[in-house]
Amino acid sequence: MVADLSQDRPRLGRSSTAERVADILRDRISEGFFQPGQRLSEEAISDALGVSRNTLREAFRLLGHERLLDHRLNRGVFVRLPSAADVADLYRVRRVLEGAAVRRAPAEEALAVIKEAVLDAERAAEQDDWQGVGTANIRFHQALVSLNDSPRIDEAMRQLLAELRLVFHVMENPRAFHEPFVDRNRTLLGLIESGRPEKAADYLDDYLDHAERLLIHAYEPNR
Amino acid sequence: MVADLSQDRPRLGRSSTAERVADILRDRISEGFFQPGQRLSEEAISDALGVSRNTLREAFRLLGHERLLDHRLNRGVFVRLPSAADVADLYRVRRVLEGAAVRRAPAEEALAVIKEAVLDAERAAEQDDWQGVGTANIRFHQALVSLNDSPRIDEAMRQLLAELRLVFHVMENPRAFHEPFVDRNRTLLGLIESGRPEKAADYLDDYLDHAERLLIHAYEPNR
DNA sequence: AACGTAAGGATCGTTGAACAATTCGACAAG
DNA sequence: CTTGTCGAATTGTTCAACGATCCTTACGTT
Repeated sequence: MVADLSQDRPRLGRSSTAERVADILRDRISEGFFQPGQRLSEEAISDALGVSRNTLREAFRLLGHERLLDHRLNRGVFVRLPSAADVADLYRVRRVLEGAAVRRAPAEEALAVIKEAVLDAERAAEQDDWQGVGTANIRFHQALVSLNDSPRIDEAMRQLLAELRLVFHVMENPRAFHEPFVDRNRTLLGLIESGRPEKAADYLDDYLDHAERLLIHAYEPNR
Repeated sequence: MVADLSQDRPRLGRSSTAERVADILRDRISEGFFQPGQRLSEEAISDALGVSRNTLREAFRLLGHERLLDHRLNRGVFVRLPSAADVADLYRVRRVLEGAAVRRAPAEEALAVIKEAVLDAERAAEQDDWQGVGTANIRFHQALVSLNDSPRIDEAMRQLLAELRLVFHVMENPRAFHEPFVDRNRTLLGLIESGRPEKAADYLDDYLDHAERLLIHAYEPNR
């Protein structure tokens, strides 16, 4: 009867001020409060959050490793501003991770999460809630990748999508970008469900090619 | 003529005590000087290296994110000791990354690096240098994955292999593990060169299945 | 006008010390 | 043998300080 408790072990290790600070900053960055390219002052933020500079620096390191922050020696940390080459690389990784996902026989349970994400996107689109479409779309691809059934790949995808969100924040027209993909997600889901992995993989490649071209085109970081 | 200089840019950001400390520790861990499961005392190491505890902690954070160290709250950092589930996951990721690699039309230049790694492994095997075979084998797979042509995937593979090395350090007989793969690498290279990606992919899957089974079997971490 | 130099201020990098919080082992009590 | 209690050891976090580095501005040179 004590055996099942071991599953709760990870929850024990939680907290630590530095990690909580990192969580806060990660949220702020992903919601666009801190914009790409902006510098984050150690003094200002440590004062505002009421933590010491040392603790804040530990948080910075964490986010730097997630590629959300850019740490330049003696100049401070900046919210990362991905280059066009970064966008291209992100899509190369997506092709690998998502491509491998659709080729696998999907577990029933994982499929349900994907369906839910498709529905959410369609509902949000009907109400012109393009922010909502964006997050549902992200959930869709996260769930897609989870077909690989690998915690490490899930984690990598999480980071990748967080980085992509940085790109979206520099774009002006999210609707034009997200709109075409509501239907595509539905189609891709159908191909997966019907058990035609190669067809799904081909469709996905085209999907990602299209998205990447659209994104690179709409994206001209001011460097 | 100034254009090519942009490639040297990363070298500018170099240094920072914390990163150099992380480099040292990473080397020590990968060579087995610090063994998996071992606790790393903040005081002892900061004294030995002549840096402050704060700086050392920043280094710890870096390596923790690379999954080489395990940071347990209020108990210190430990050299990571991967579980059997970790090994399984690592091989799931390998199947995805290496599988995608062999399906791509290989660039001539990248192929050369792979060939070199195969030759090095064969040379080392002839001299019964099984440590050498191990590192050549790692170089082989790193080069294989580089066919994906993605810096992020290269980086992920680097981390993955560093983590795998932790597993090797808990094994007793590296020769039995590495020996069969010298020939397999040669065969896989042949399949890639002859332009039969699907055949190569199948062979690779079998390759990785075999390696994983062998590893899990020889691996019983004392937990 | 373009460039090199110098001075000053701001911010980061790193240190050392300090104290609270937590863990762990030992020992006593039940 | 289990359960409390205590104390040593170690980590978590803060704070203040100083040198190093970078950025800006100003000034002088060519």
